[in-house]
Amino acid sequence: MAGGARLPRSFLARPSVAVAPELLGCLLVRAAPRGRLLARIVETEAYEESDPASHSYRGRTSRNEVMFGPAGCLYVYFTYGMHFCMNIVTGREGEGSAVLLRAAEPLEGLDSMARHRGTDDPRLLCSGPARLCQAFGVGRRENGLDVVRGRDVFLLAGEPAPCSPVRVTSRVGIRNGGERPWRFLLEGDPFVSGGRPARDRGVRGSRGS
DNA sequence: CGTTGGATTGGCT
DNA sequence: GCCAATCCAACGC
Repeated sequence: MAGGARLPRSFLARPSVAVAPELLGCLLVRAAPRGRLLARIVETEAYEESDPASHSYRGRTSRNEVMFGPAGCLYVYFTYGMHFCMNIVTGREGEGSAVLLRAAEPLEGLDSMARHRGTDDPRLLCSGPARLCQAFGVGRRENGLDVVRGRDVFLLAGEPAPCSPVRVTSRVGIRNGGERPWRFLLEGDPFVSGGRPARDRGVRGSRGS
């Protein structure tokens, strides 16, 4: 279970909507004292600066500044008062775009992940953006890490053939999600998150124009 | 300055 | 299905 070469920065320095589906099947790795943590990415979402749902939409702040930096950095944010979520920064430097890692299939270090998560069920270890962060021990300290050159957290190319077809839906927890169907997941994979795609906010009885 | 609600999860009705 | 947990960024006054 080696995995391929590390993903080059050129792969990530493209629009998030192009990178997100291609990250499916790639391996997320974290160096750890006892062995390593490794999981295969099965669900992602793209975020762009032009997108009202993106943290970068309203410009640069101390919270989102990593999103505007070079591609290949880890953007970790804190939300709901208790959870962290991680993104891979994409696009050109100065642009605020990234891909949210939403779910992965745990492959190595399941014992450590289980300790971090407080459960043994492999399907509950990395099947959600906050679960994935918790399993990998990713928090504030990891914000800004370079996954291209770094030795702590990095990405490896996936297996030759991603067997499962890629399914595209609207993103989870986003208003008017149908406008930007930027969630990508491996169809039928048991390790995707349970998040339901966002629906468009509609006025009942209205027919739009 | 006060209020609101979120790129979530887990537990309970 | 509903809601609390629990912080903090964004926005309104």
